Amino acid sequence: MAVTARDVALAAGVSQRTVSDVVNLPGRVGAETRIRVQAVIDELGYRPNPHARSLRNRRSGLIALVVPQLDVPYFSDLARCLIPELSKRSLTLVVDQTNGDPERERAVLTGGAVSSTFDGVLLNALNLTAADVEAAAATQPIVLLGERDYGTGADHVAVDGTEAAYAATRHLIERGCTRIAAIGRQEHSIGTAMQRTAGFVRAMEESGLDAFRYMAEGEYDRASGAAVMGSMLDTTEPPDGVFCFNDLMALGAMRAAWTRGVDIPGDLAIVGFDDIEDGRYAKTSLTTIAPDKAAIARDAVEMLVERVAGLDGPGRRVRAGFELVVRESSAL
Amino acid sequence: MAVTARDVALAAGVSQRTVSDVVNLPGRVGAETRIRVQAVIDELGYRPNPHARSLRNRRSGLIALVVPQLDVPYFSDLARCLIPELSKRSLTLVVDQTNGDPERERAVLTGGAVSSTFDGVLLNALNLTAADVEAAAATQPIVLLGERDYGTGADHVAVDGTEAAYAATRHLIERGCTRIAAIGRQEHSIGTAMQRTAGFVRAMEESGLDAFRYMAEGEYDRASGAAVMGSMLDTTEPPDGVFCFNDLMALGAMRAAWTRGVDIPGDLAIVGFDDIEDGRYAKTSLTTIAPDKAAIARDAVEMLVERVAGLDGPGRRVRAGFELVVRESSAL
DNA sequence: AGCCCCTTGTGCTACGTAGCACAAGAACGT
DNA sequence: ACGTTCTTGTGCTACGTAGCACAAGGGGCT
Repeated sequence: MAVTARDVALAAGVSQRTVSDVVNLPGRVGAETRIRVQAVIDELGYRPNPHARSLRNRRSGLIALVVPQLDVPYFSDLARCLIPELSKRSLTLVVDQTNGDPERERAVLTGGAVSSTFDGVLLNALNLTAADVEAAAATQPIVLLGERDYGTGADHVAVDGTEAAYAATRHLIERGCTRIAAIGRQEHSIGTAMQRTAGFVRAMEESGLDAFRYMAEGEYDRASGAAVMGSMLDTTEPPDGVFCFNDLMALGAMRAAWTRGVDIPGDLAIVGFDDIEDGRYAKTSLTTIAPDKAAIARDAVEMLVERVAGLDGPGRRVRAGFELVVRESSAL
Repeated sequence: MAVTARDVALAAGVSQRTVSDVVNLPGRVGAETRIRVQAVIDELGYRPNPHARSLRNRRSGLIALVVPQLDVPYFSDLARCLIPELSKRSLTLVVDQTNGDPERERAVLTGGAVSSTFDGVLLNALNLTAADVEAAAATQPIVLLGERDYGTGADHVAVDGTEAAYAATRHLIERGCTRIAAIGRQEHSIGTAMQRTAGFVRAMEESGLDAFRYMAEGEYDRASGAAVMGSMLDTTEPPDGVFCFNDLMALGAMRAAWTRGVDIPGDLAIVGFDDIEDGRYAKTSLTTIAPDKAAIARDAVEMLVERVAGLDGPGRRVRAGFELVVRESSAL
């Protein structure tokens, strides 16, 4: 079977303890012994058993990023930003996909094969209740991502979705749009959708525009954006601007416009949210809200590492920055 | 600290062994005892420690998917296909991103925090040598993905890149294109790029066309596709068709065409590779080679599970299917 | 000379789990 | 009545590691 520290010790004529020291505290071992033991380690191909190590250390060096879907570019962008932050601290990122299944999201937190396998969890949950999260945060290090409001139990990093949505909508208004649609509301959402809806409504009502005339629900993927936009464009008085609550829906909406010969931004200005790469390479590049993903990653990792180190105390909330990036889809 | 099986045993007035049985072999325990112990488990919130469990079982229930980049849609598509296949077998997928860093790819295999943390590894490596892989496959269960040719040491699932590229090129030729470009060759590649180049060249030469006139290197992302296509279009006799070795480059190429007022498919027909969702929602939907990702996932998991179960023997090679999906970017 | 400290090495144990080997009692057949 | 088998439960140990507590030896200082 696998080579153990004991095998090395036997072969090198030292104690197992010394082998462990050579691996973990080389400074503690005399030069001559260290070199001899190291030679045996290399020769036998000894690798410390990670399971035993984790059991002993109560630490695995693994951090999990739990997201509903991996094929949402926003999440893979986030993962890319997180990796260097974690590497700096000798931690490894692994990604776990829940498909938005609340069952599975809960399983990640309460136990299953996953929970304490990891030193900490970065969680972007869609369908958990505040109580679920609260309970989990008491048990293990967790940092929440995304604009959901979970109460105060756990650390939390997110952009201010209301402010961001307000900025996006203001941009369409200042550009001269008057019949402005919003796609992405979700009836029972208490999170992302709710905040973005609120920001949109505030901007619209401030300017005396009807916020609800062109407001539609949406599923946050391309197909949904295309379908919703399509049916809006097929009405007698279609909108002349649309704020899609994420870039994927915006790309779907663009596709719907193109297939109907609607000019962007001439007939219809579009603003998205997330700043994914696709948006920059669309036929008409996409105006969007760009959350500061690097800052989100940095702050989330910092807070999580503190929790892993044993920090106790109430949940903290960090607001990440964002920026309105104006591109062709809303140019004048 | 955390509740252990011993705590439960004490509280329930049974042995630790019986607690273990209630959790793992409920049938072995009498109904009355089982219910009583289960009640104590629920009350105390006992969760088996995964590290101890892994150490004891020599199994963690975790399978790693190792990819160069997560924000390449092909990989996230693949991950999505893998998850249900693994769930069926009570395995959990975690994704590890290497950034194509050979150092890190090797670390995943030879040890580090990662290696035997996982029961098995699905590896899509860019920069490992055949020797690296050969050595790793001898040590732990591995299935390789992607069209690289690593020798015969490990199991391997991939589409026949040469055949697929041949089909894509034939399609452009039959459509009537005569000045056909290929983007994505890589000088020193022994994998994906080489196979796709070979298929392209075969199709071109069969038809007496110059395969190398419009052949260019490329980085497999949108930026590279846009840059390369752009400079081709700026020549006096630009190509009238292009086969991009993946969809991302094809989307970049489209963007380059649009910004120059080149009509797709009128002036330029485009074919990509991977069938990512972006391609279906582009202004001009993208013709592409669609690898049978579900089959790849199914076969890869099946082979890996056999290896985890202890199957020994030489590496096997499975060819996955593919399909040419004709969309607007090459329509007549 | 006597003392202390620093360096280098070791035996032993705990981390929390799963399962071998076994025992006591019940159920069953002859 | 007796042996056999089945059910239900238990004590003990190993998985492979890290670190506490300690010991032996050598050097420097007063």
